[in-house]
Amino acid sequence: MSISKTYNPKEAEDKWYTYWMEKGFFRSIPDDREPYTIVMPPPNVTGVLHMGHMLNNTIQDVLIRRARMQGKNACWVPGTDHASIATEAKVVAMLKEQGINKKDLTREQFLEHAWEWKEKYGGIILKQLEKLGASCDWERTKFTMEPDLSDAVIDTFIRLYRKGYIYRGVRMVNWDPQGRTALSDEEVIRKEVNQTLYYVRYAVKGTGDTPSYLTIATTRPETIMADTAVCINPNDPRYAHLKGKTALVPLINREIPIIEDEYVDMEFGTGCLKVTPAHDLNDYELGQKHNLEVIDILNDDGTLNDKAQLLVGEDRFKARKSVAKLLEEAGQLEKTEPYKSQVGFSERTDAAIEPKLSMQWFCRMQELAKPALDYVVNGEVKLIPDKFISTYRHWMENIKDWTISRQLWWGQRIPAWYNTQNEWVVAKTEAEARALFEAEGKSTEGIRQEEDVLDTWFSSGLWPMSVFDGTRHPDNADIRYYYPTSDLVTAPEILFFWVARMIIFGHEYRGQPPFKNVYLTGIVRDKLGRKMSKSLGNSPDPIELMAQYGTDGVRVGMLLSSPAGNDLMFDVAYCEQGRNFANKIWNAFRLVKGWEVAAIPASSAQHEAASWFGHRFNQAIAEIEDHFTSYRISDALMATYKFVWDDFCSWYLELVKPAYQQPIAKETFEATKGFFEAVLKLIHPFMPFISEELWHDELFGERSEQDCCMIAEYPTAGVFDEPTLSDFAVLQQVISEIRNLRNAKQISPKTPLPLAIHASSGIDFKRYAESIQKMANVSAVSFADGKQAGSTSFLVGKDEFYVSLAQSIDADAERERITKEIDYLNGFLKAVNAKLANERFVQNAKPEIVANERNKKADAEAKIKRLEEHLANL
RNA sequence: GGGAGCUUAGCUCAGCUGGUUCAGAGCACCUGCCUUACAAGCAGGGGGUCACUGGUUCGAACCCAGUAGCUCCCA
Repeated sequence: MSISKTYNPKEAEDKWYTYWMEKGFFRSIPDDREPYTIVMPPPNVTGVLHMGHMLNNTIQDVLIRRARMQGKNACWVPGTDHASIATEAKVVAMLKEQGINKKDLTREQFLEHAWEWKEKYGGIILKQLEKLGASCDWERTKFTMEPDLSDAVIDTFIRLYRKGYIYRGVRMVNWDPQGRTALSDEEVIRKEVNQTLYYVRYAVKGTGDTPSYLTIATTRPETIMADTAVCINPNDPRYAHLKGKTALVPLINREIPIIEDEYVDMEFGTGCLKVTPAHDLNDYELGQKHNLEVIDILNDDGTLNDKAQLLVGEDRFKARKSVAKLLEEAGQLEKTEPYKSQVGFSERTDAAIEPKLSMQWFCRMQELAKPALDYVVNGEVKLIPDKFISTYRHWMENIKDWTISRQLWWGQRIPAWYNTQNEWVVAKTEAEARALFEAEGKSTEGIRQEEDVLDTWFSSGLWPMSVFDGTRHPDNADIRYYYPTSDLVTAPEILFFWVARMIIFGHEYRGQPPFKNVYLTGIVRDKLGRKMSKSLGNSPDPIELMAQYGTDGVRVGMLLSSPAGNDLMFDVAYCEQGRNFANKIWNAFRLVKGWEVAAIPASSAQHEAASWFGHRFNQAIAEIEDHFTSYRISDALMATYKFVWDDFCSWYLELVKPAYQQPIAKETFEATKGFFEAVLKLIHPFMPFISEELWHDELFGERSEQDCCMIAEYPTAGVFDEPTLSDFAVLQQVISEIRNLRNAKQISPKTPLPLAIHASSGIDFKRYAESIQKMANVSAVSFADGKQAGSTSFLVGKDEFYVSLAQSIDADAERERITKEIDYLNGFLKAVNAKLANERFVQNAKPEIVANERNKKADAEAKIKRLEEHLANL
């Protein structure tokens, strides 16, 4: 081992990751141990590692490593998601660069390119996860579009179809004109957009000779050609005269009815609404109610079609301006005003969503959602933090049918088959489809498969089962052993997209939810609280961060400030803190490694330190355990951090450290090595690399090939003795007081000072005399019974301590200090006395609380008495 | 418009069933130290009207109501 002053993570990282892989430590096969399973939320194949992945996978790795060390059969299944629309968009763009237009390719040719792309780039993110130390069972790596997983998807479609959950119909869907596909509601992101409200005049017919018109406010003038009615509120006196009349659509002069419906908001705009059933969801519903014609004037790509009669072929946004101009020229544009409103955008392509009527496949959700809601409500699936339960409930209780078809090629093609009459059947293969047609007495002529593929979430919903092939072979050893999995770590944004659907599918197939706990991480933001994004350029590259601060440092940095469900205000300062922590451990190790061992007895300080630290260790493990049990991972880390830095380094090691060039007692050395080894195990889940690196140092002797920190037994809390711990806490206070004194009086730490103790608490300070001398640079400890003239004094608990300073003491300053303390205690005493004098308190409060107040009173009084004596002695 | 949540030190956050000296932690800050493990460090220190206003209670950061500000989700 090098004796470099700072820890150098680079070589350790590559070395140990490779070693673990070679030894097969990440591999999991069912056996008779308790399983602990996590399925990784599969990143998109298009993805590159970003800070969100970093956080998410670090948490998973901490959980899985700890479980593994606890002797569980830990299985972390990695994989990637085919991400239909994102990947297809990427491949289309790539082809375009090569001068290839998707339109010129057959489905098969396109898919060939797509697979080629996937093989080339699809594994990047998994490779990056290795840098992070992810201890996944890579032999189990899955991809949502590989044959068996696709098979599971198709089977599920057929299964749900046969059960009546899947249907086909014309509905208003969210249309992405750029991706040219339907999207589910969850894939639409609403944003506030500055728009223009156009006030458009429609001529009214049948008002006699006087030409009359009504004015309608709209943000979408380009859709007027698709209007099939004008609607007014029947209670609106302003428009009573319009009842039963008709209006003319501007520019094209098509006659449309004026209908009445209370749906119309009289306050908004002019109180007149244009009804465009083909291009607005609410208008569509209105149209259904009033039996209106539906005129769809848009092509799939968002350009106007010939039904528009005008501007055919022009893009909707360009057409908006053109129509406005035409209206103006025709004198039918009354005015315009700025207006803010919510507009939907495609999550993947960021194109403005066009509500569009189209034939799609849907999954009926209400019935399926019921058990999935119950699991969460009754706690069989725990959401962490539980504040998400109400959000989940709200969504599940108001769930709508799910649009599952996508007009894309990259994905699982819907197993529906059509004949030339457009009749259809659902079947896995063409042969089965033919048989079904024939059985129904229908023609099989021109049989062809549905062009659409299934929504990606349909396949990721099966993920916790399909990775174990659990839908196709529900009794296979893997699924029986690993399902339900233990913990799922994911982001709240996809609670519905993904988590809910996994629970739904899990219940459907196995009557059991797919996991027991769902740990919801926050969003990684920059320190100003902004979401990290490419356009802002505020997202650091995790790979570079790891190179700079070391993987362990970055892992610690990520976790330090990320309680579950809270957004993380990321700042590289946290990584720096993580790096410094690694360095601290490194240097503690250098200290121990440098010791020369001799056959000498342990000193008193060494003896007391080892005794205390053993108890403290057990206490710390219990604390950390408690944090982990409640999934307070950042707290578990902080407890570990403080335990290692403060208790181990600042107290234990300083106490046992031999004087310069002096040897250490073998007994103490061995104890220290044991503690150090346990510390390495404790930090391993958080800091896998440095712990493994040090584990193999020759200090610990020969290790067998299999003897790694990674698979060592995680420490468990033994009993700890409270009195030992509380006595030591007093000792620590005494030492701090003396150091403080020195600091306040500007006395060099090198100047030894004598200490006299007047103990009345019963603590045996003789035991600690040497420890105090060593830690506070005290020349001699004596025991007295009060009155140490010429000394400065302080109290710790009931015990009095006198330090005789080399310089003469400043009596006035001492008097002031002590008086201040007495004043404080008197104030405190007053409050306590007030409580005790209050009859209702004594009567109502719990007896132990009252007793406690009496103790506080007695303590304060005793302290005051002693301080007054000190004052008198000055 | 409907739903959920947040507001505690300069920053990021803890604070379980109201009851010790309960106002905490880490970082940052200030002071003094190159003490031969570590200046990526050591020792010490300062810092908050617990958003605001009322209420309940013997007692409120904690429970209730209202106000203000912020965030997220759904429409």
